[in-house]
Amino acid sequence: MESEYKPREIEPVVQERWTREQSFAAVEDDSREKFYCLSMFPYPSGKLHMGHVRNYTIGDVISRYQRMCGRNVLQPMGWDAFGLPAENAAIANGVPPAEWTRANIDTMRGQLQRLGFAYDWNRELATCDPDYYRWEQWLFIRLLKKGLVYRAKSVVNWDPVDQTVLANEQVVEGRGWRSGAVVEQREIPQWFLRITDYADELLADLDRLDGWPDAVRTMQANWIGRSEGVEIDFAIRGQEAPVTVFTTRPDTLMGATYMALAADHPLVIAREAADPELAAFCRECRSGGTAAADLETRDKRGFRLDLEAVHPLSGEALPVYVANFVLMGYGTGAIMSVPAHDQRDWDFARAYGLPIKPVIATAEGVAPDVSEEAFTEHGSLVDSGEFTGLGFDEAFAAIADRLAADGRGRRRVQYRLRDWGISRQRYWGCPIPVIHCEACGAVPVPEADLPVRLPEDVTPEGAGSPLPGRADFVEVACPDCGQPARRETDTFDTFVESSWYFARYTGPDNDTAMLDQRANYWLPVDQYIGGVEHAILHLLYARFFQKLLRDEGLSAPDEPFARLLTQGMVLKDGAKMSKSKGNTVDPQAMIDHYGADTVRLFMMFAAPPEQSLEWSDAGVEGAFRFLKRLWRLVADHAATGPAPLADPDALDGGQMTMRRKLHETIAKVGDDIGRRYTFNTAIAAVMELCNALARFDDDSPGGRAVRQEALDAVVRMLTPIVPHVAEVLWQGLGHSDDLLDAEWPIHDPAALARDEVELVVQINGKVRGRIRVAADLDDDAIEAAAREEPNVARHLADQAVRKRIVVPGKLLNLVV
RNA sequence: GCCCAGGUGGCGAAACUGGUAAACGCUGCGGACUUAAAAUCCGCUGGUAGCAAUACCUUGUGGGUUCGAGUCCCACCCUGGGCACCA
Repeated sequence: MESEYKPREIEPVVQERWTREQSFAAVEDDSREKFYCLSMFPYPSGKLHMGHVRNYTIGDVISRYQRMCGRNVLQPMGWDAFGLPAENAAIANGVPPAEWTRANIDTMRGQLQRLGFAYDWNRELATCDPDYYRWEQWLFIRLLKKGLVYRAKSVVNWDPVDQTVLANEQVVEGRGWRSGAVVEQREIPQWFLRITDYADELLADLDRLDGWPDAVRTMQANWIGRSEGVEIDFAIRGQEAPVTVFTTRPDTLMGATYMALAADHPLVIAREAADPELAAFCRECRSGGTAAADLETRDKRGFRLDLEAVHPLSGEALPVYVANFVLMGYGTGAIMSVPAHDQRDWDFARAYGLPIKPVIATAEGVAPDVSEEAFTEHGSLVDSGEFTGLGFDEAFAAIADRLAADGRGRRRVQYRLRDWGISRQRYWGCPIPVIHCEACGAVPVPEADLPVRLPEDVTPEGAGSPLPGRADFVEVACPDCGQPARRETDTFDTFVESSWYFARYTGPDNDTAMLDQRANYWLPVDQYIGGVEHAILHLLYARFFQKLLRDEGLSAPDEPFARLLTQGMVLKDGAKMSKSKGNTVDPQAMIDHYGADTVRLFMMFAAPPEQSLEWSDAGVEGAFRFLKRLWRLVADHAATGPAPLADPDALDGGQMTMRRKLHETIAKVGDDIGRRYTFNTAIAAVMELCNALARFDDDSPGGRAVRQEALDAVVRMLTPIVPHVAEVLWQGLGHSDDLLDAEWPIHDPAALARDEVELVVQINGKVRGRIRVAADLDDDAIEAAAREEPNVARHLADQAVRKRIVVPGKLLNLVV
């Protein structure tokens, strides 16, 4: 083999072989155990960034490792191709989103191929393809007919100057990003999916997702936010209908001192017209964006209504406020306020001079001091009439029962999770397959007419979606009555496409069905890899869709992703790499300079996959150096001709030590890659082994046999990470079989045996010496050996040992 | 504001189940090779004191549990991610 490592020469040759031999085309085979490894598909934004390289390298390492373990691996790739950036690019450059997107896909596909990822390109898909999105439209219609889809009004960010709906991202400090106008909240009719019908199952199944990080499961559980509480009706003086509130703390009901309504509560809207001051306050509540982070960090403000609510138990009159922190979208849009036992209510009561009445006692059984803050813990009731003295659970039950008996309340399970609004007033998305007819209402497009194709010869210019202006798209006949009707011009949230693509990869070429038998073979995904930023929304929606597919009889599993790895961000100078910060490193330049293997190696070595990764040019250089050293190690060994086979029973001491190091490394690397996914420590272990091999200058037949065994293992252990150079080294070591299917090395337990171990000796927990002793020595003998160590003896002096702790094979601690 | 992570040398990190803190790599310094440079190879590299043996200090801050804490508990500080129309 060549004496010098030349990645630019070897990588194209190796890749050419993979392409020629279709090395990564996955074929269903019931006789083999399958492994479906999926990385989150990219949005085709232009070119690959380092975050992509990291994500896809992790997925590729796992895929190639699983293949060497004998699994039938599927690793597909595609494009999350609809979305806002394509429209922005169109506005900026005058290029149709379809054209821009497809050009980006071509660029990025080439980059992925240059990185040598083991994808089955035959299964590539793009969500902007009618062949893909027609099945999304098809499923939507099924769900519509099943009652899982409904239409309702909800709020959007409205730019009053540009006369268009804005994404949260397009609202900057409450103003439209282009016009600078103060954004208003506006209600418009939209389509919703009943994800809340699945809330309980989505929550319960989290317990079974033991291949998912706990942090993600916790975040999802909190997002779903199941809470048990009571709905309470408060009569309003002079009004026919009561106002209903929801509370998880009915035990504090006797401490309620006022009521607060959302600005969009029907009772408020009804009074707005006659009260200009109220109207002004409500307008203020509705100004600015709809994002929760904005709404919840505003100053808490209120407006007193000339209404009185009647306390359902005491009959007391309570003042009623409109408050900017009560949101119509959560619960009932009205709350009872108990300032003594809720901090937000306390803050508001303080600001508006409202009474604060404690009704829950502290652990000492006395009324809490609420002069500085609310007392929010559970406790027994005080000053609560017939309920005084009850604990939280009894009080909850007694008050709920009492309200129910009076017809003024009922127990209810409430979710923080809201139904999923899937309508977007945008052009570059999947058309919602509905036709609006004056006579027949919203009529689903007949299956035979699918797909509803998005016109692609369109260049948005800024103010709103061009679709409503396209007569050839909008003007259609009603499928039911045949009269002139209007096609729906909203498109789906792009999260809809990314909620089922994992399933479509199993049969992307099927033009007669959404999914087929192949889905049964491959699903669920065995390993999913993607950024933490998707921990809640995308992953929750995908879980929801898998349950929808299951209930449609299209795919059996309850959950889409058996195992999940959430990859950390790629940083430069401590900040996320981004164009706006100007701290990006172009992967392409790195690949051109060092080759794909070096970039892959650095990515996997610099940090464990779940942590953020600090980019370092010097670190890349170091990775390149390691590959050069490895190359030389193999080349020097190969130059001495074929090596004999190692005979473990005929090795001398040095050879046995070298071989033990090898098998310790094999054991560690297998565990690190296969179980822990700590690729960084796996690489560190291989580096250590290579350092030991470089120092191992034994050219006897036994020594050469051990070195051959070690290098064979090193190359195989590095194959998932640096597959190109590994393939050439494998040949250099005299192998002619396909490394892609070479067996993952297994350690020989016999090689690990030691007859001597080093123990740390501590006195009172401080390290005072080290001793080498026979591995099977008993505790008394260990202590005796330790006492002979001069430094240990000095610290021990003549003090009596009170306690002796022995950790086998590791440590002896003497307590004096 | 709410939910979830993270914080260890000059830097990226390691320490997996409470048991040797800093493996591996980078940087820096010293040396070898070279006419020279690059490349490569060898050595040193947490702090303080000491010729050394060694001692003391050190895992964001302050407390606690333990023979023993980076790891467990309590309180706090800082950084990052998400918050439903960015993907």
